Amino acid sequence: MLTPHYGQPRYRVIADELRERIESGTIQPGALLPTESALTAEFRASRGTIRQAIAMLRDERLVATERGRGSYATPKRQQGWPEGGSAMETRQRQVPADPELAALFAVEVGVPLIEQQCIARTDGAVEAVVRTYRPLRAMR
Amino acid sequence: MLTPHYGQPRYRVIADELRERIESGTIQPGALLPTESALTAEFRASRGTIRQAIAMLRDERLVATERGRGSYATPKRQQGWPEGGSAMETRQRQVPADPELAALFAVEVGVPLIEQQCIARTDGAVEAVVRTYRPLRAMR
DNA sequence: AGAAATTTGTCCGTATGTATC
DNA sequence: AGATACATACGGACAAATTTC
Repeated sequence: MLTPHYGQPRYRVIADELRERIESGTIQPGALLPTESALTAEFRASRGTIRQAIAMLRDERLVATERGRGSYATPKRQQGWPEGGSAMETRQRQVPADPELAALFAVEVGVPLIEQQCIARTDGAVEAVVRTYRPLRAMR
Repeated sequence: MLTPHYGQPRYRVIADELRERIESGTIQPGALLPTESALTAEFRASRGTIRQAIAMLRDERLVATERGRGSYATPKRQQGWPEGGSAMETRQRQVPADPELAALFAVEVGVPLIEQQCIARTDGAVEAVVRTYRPLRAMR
């Protein structure tokens, strides 16, 4: 038929193909992918399906998309832990308890707490920021 | 016109409305959301637009969707950790980026971020509060 | 157990808005 | 200003999973 998805949905098959091209270097890091209409022609799929495939790659951070410009392969992406230096930064400081933290720790608002902040980066871009709050109070 | 997206796109407006219902308890945790066709009727939007709105909430882990069943408000944070000595509570919300987070994520101050908060307790006492911040991820 | 109805998933085609080149 | 390219939105059709009868 025209649109049966045996086994895998088409957008997934297309995403797999594009992912392969990126990871194999056929589409080089930083290079623009073919336009949506070009992919529409190549895979003979509707634009919606193509967009769905690209959305998958975007979620995987494998490509980035800019309106009016196109989607380009994200420059160099490492799986797992980078072998080089640490991609995390940590720092510690004291901050006054906001009302919610104050309630949780059963202290007054404004009482200083220890805040440890970790910054997770990938290729320089901040993926997430983690802040851990603990009371200063007597050890243990 | 019928479908111009001045200002905010419709799917975003709809997502905001549904998010509000969930966070306000109008839609209780674990309860099923209205079906896509019901939402289609209520918001007088196409099913694709409704699905796009729900996809946003799914990305925010605010709802989970099962084929043939529906989408339900996420009841609890099933942290992949079995019951041990200490109890954890988790919750999620959106908060505006403070200047520091804004700088780290390279967004404007006030732009909404996803904040996941874990509370680590031991014997009822709060040991630590961990807040993880991530960007909402534009597009989609 | 089986059939029908319900509900989400996938896909197509088209039209129009908006940002970039 | 025009052309190109992505974003949003509509509508319809069928597939697949679940629920209901």
